[in-house]
Amino acid sequence: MIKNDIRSVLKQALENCYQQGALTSGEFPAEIQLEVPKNPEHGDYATNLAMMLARSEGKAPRRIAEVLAESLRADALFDAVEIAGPGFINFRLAVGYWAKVLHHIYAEQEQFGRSQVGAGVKVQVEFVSANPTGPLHIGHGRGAVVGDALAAILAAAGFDVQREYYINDAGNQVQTLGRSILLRLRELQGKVIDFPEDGYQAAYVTELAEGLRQEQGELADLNEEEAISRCTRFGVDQILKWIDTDLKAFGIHFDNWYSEQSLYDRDMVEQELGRLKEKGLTYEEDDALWLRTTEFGDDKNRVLIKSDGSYTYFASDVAYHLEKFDRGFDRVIDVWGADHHGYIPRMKAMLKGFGLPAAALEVLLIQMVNLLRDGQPFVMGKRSGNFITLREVIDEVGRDACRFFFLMRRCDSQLDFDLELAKQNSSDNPVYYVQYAHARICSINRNAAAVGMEQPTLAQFDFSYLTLAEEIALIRQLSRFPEAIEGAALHYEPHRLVFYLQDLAALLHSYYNRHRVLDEDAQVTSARLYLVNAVRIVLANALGLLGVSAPEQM
RNA sequence: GCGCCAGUAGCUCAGCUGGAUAGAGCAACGGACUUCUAAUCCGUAGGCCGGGGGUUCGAAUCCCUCCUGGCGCGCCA
Repeated sequence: MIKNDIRSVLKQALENCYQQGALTSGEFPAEIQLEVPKNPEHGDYATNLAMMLARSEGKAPRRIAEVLAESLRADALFDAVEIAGPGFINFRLAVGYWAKVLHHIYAEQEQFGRSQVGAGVKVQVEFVSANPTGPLHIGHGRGAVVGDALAAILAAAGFDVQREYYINDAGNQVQTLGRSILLRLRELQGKVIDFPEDGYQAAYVTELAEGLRQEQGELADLNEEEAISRCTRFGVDQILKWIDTDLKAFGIHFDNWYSEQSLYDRDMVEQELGRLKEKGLTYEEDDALWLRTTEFGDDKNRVLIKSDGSYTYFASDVAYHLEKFDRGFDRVIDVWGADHHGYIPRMKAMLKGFGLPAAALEVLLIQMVNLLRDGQPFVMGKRSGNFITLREVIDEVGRDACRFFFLMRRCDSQLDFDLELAKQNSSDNPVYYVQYAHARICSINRNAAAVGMEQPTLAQFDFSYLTLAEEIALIRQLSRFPEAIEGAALHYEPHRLVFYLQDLAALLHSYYNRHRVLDEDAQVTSARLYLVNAVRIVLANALGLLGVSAPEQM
């Protein structure tokens, strides 16, 4: 990648300066910072290296920059090396470099943009993990898309990625579901029931009970506890099928579905808690077993086993997470709803107490989604069952728009999701803006083919016909795609790719409006076709990582 | 009361580990379709980056404090 090339050139220049005595401190910054200047007049890349060295060298930044620049100007990588502002060194890449970028894209095709920064690191992304007590709603959708896109981006950056869904199929919530189903079943049988307030009121519970009707005879023979257990199992299985179906409609698949109940079935909770005990991290008090999380940054200690002998939810979660590391993951990423943020300190404390590095667990908090229709908030009540399911939203606005909207914002800021806006086929809708750029290029290709113009090959491509500022700007943006993926991966920020895409699409539309690709001059046409098809490849690659389609025609 | 997240143009939001003149879309206003799809483009206007202090060559970004909004603070899951 170009940034690394520049870095090594800089490092070499610095070494030269030290050897020649032009600079004396002998200091090498841990990482040489390279940035893309906001103002294009400041070149393609810039470094603040001279400013960083100012203190140890005891010289003015601009003088240090001058010394470094002298050594850098000889390098063939650059057309220009300039000193500017308080001591920035600005680089303008040599023209020949841009031709190489295009060749590189053609050589790599759908692989272009991938890197190896994450090579050898095994990472798990756990996301959605919604309780199997009801259909997915809109909030789950955001977490689902963010987790899915992040996993794809991490994989593109070379990480070894696994997508996992944790099924909370043990404990009170699913018991309550089972009880609710049983009650509805009895109601269907004509019995008078007293439905509890903390039961699941929504209509789908009755739907599930309907599904059990054929077995009602059998169920009647069971005692209450066994009947509830049967209802629970049926309900959970059925709801998980719904969830899986909805996720598939959203283009999301998991490598692994991990059952909480299986932790108990395999005595994993007992075993993992035993390991915590051995490390002296637990103590007994008031007939309960506690974990000393306060010693590692939590504000209070946490109960693992209640005084009645049952495990807390935290206990199984501890076991679950410890087992993730047993499974060999170097890094574990959890995608949670922001309302669970209070849970992070105890989880991190537990891992820290266990001797795992703080960075081993990364929790991505997904902020709330405010559903709007024509600018008016859509109020949803959870218990009442008055909510919009994810499926309904996907069916209404479409998978592409839905995914794109969820990815448009940084995930730790709240998101306004306007159903009408997401549906509009207009300039208000950023999804189409990007997709249209792709479709336009495909359209140009069809027109080129219609007049017998062939797609240029590497051998036919003549870079000297690409002389316009807009053309160089496009290639510059293309060259930054690998950096965009790497940044999105290392910072766990899929939205960066959305912004990258919008910038690239904007450059393409602007170019399209100002200049014709299919020109009178065959040579010019050929070179431009080569360029726009490189753009097409990158648009498709980026959209692919986000799980949004790249249509050939709109 | 304590903690987490947020506060940037009228609205919705970017701003990468502190960098050069704070950006984009929408809305507003003015333009561009006999020309590869106008789902597009070009231009104008719009800002004490919530307030106040500090750190330094340099702060929207880091620290302190206050204000506002959202969400959490169970031997619930």
